[in-house]
Amino acid sequence: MALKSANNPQDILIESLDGIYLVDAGAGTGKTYSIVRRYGNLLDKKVKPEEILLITFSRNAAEQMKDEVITNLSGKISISRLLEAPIMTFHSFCSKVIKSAGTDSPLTMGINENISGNFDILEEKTIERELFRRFYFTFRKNNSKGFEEIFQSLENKIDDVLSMIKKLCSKGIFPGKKSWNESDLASLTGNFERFSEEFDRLNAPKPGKKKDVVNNDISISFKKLIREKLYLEIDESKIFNEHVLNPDSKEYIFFDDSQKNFIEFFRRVYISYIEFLLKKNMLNYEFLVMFAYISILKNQNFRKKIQYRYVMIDEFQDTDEIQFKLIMLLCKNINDTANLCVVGDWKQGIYGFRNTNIKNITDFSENLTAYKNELNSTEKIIEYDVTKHKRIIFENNYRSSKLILNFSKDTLLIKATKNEEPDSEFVKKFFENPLLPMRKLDDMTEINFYEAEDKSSEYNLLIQKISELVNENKKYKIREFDKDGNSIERNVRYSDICVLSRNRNFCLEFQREALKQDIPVNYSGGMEIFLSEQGILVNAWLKLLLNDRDISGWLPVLDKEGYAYSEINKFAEILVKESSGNTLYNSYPDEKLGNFLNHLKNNSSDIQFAAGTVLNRYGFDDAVSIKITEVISNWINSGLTSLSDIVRLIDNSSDDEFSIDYGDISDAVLTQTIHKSKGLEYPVVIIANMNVKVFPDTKGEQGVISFVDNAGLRLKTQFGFNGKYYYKFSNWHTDFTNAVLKQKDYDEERRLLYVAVTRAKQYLFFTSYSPSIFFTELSEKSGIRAENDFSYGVLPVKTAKISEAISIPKPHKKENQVKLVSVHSLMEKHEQDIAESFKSGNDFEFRKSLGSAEKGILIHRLAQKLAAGIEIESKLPEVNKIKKFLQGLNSSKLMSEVNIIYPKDNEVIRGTIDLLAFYEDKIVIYDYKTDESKNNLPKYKIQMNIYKECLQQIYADKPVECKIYFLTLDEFVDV
DNA sequence: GTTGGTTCACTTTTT
DNA sequence: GTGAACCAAC
Repeated sequence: MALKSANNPQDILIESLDGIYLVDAGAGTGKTYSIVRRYGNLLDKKVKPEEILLITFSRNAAEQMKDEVITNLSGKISISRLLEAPIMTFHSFCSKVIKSAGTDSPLTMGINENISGNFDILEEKTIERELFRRFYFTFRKNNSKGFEEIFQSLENKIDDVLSMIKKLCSKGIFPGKKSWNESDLASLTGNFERFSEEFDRLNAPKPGKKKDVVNNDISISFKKLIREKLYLEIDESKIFNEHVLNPDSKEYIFFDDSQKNFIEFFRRVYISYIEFLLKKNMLNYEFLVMFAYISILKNQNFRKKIQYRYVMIDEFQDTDEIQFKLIMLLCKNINDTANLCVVGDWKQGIYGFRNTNIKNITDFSENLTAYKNELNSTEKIIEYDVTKHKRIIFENNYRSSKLILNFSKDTLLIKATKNEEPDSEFVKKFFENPLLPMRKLDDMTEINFYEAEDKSSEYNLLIQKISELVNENKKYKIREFDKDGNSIERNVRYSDICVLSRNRNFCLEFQREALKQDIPVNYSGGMEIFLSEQGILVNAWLKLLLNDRDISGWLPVLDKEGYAYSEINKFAEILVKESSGNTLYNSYPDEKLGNFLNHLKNNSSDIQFAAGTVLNRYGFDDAVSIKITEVISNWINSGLTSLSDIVRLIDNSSDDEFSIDYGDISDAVLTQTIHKSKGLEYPVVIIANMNVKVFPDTKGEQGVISFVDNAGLRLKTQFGFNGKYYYKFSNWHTDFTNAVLKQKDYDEERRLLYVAVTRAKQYLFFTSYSPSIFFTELSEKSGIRAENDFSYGVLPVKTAKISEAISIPKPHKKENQVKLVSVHSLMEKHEQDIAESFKSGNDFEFRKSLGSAEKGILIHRLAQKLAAGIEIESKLPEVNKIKKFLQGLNSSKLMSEVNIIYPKDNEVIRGTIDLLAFYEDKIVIYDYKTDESKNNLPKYKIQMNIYKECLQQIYADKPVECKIYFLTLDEFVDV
């Protein structure tokens, strides 16, 4: 460890106890160590442990911090007092706050509902989504008046509504019972002034162009939007002025009449959801922080009581806006100042998607002032002075070699796309010098780049490189340091190596490939457990338990049993025939499987038993299987007790990930995502999968609701009538406003790269098969050329049969399974051909005709009721036509909305037939269409022929006819 | 050089 | 559904 000196920033921090401090603690600079020593110094100064609040973000970090404090400081004060000291996570602190004084805090929002002391926290995403869905359907029923168009525009994007609620909450925007508060409403509405400034800046002609008036980027992107999307009521002549944009169109673009109603709608969903959860005695993590914040803010007595003399916050780059404000409320005013110490590293802020904000650190000073003003707007709540604070920078790095530290600075300064430039001024301002290496590793360090030919050779390359590292003991050595800085050298072990990737799938696939070649690899991180073989089989059997004629249950089961495709097909056909009403086949396809199903049925009330028995049957007992049973029993404990609940939940959450440690080989390479690796360190780091479209990730924002700074809260879609059809159009106000105000930035991708690189102590390698710009830029900037002919003989680990020790998960992608496709998706394939033929004519007409779906769905629903003999009053002319049509049918039997499942080629087709009429000598398929023209007839014929082909096989004894009824035209067409 | 069309690959995780 | 890369056409 470095010598104690007045110049060492660590020592400065440890001695600086009073006042506000922002500690910029880079990677590997001994942050935890310093915090513990500072804590010790406070105890030396006779500060009581209960007067020091120490907050971290994760449970692990909190536990570790408490352990360190107890281990190092128990000489100064009794262990029992340290055990009770407030050293905890942010959320457990909030939970404590609510339990002690926040139970009536909903009242301040106008909600007549207390939080009971023993509330539950919604920990699992899947369960919260399921609850929210249930809430939403009731909400929709009760609030259809005035919001019909919004519900139509949102369609079934229920998850988007939930994530926006959470986003607003973490930004400190809370709903009121009757209205938004003024400043929240302002940020939800947006800021026209700022829009206007940005618009003018972007609309200036590009310098250096030939012509006087030329297209600028913003007009190009507007034109592209118009070309590609379908907009309602947009007057292009108002916006475009030759090639640039008309500056007078700013108001026209920015102000959207429907926005006000949407913001009001959103307040209602938001507050109703809070009420819904409170009634169930539940809180999610966001509402937990919200209520803690509110109860401290609104209750002066309580606030005085809960404030601390000393507050220390770790991992400050992982806080969001509301957490920053809450922290300010927790500091006691002592002699006009607060004793607040926040420690973090903005360069490692990689949780933007979770609404954390690195500006909490980079704009620390401005935020302190702004939040103080905001909190004090009605009464004086923050009394201490926020203008005086010090910034302490930790620059001594106790982890990596000089080579790696110098290299790491480049990661923040490289381009992420061809035409993008990083903000080097910003980086210079907050990260002037590379960290100083405290470890002598210069004789044992290396950075290298490797390029493979394709995906599978990248896996092989990794495996070979790992083999080389472990076996070439002269070339690679690990140097370890003890507490006094003395070092020893030894050979590389598998467990010294970490393979990092931007995404999870690469890690899991790499693990599988490595295990095949007997190279030991463990994985730690999230996994879509219900898409694993284990998950798919459990889901399948549960489906069969619910309904033993369910084809989607039988497919994976028969596949696993080794049935040939043609045999599976045969059975599927039988089920199809049965689904049309006749039971043709009463037994199971396989006696063994039937017996097993009966075994499950005998215990069918016990879902956990069923899941466990299924996993047992196939001999699964690995981490994935354990997680599956754990998750299912969690669901059951949360009140989702029926089999159909569970089956639906698995279907809905198949792409939800659950955290697992996969593989427990003692000496093994670890593979994980970069996010997961934050806070850890390894002698050897291989950053793999540096491929285009993967890292940097270029995926844009998704979701139907957008909330962009200064643009406000807006809906991306708009339901309306274009003179001919009701249709869900894109909202051009939203698209255009966001095109001006929302800039895609890659800073977080660069920080992610920074995190990855700074994990490495001695050896750092990059691999890729389709090099991304990060890969090439880093290689170029560092002057290290990528090798593309690396090879090394793999030496398998002979001591253990690793591939048998743990079962290897099957590929995630369902490509090996029988595909289920809808008739409509088949039609879409043909649409491309039809689109070709429309190209010369009117493409717009073609697209518009696809959009009449809304009305069509309504009519189909009514038609189903009519066929079932239910009387309906309706003003729609189509309904009367259907009535008349049905009366004149004269058939012996009618079936409406007949679901068909039909195996064809390599796919299983699903679809719904509107109406089947049975006659003595024939069967007729009727399909209603609400089009106003017969333009789509070729497409519909494809659909009809599929139905016909399917039906003809089931009823081979009678001819099947097919008729399309164009309701609007009142015309029948034979197919 | 600019523009437009087509193709390609698809997230990260903690409380 | 989306942004970037690539390519062909002016």
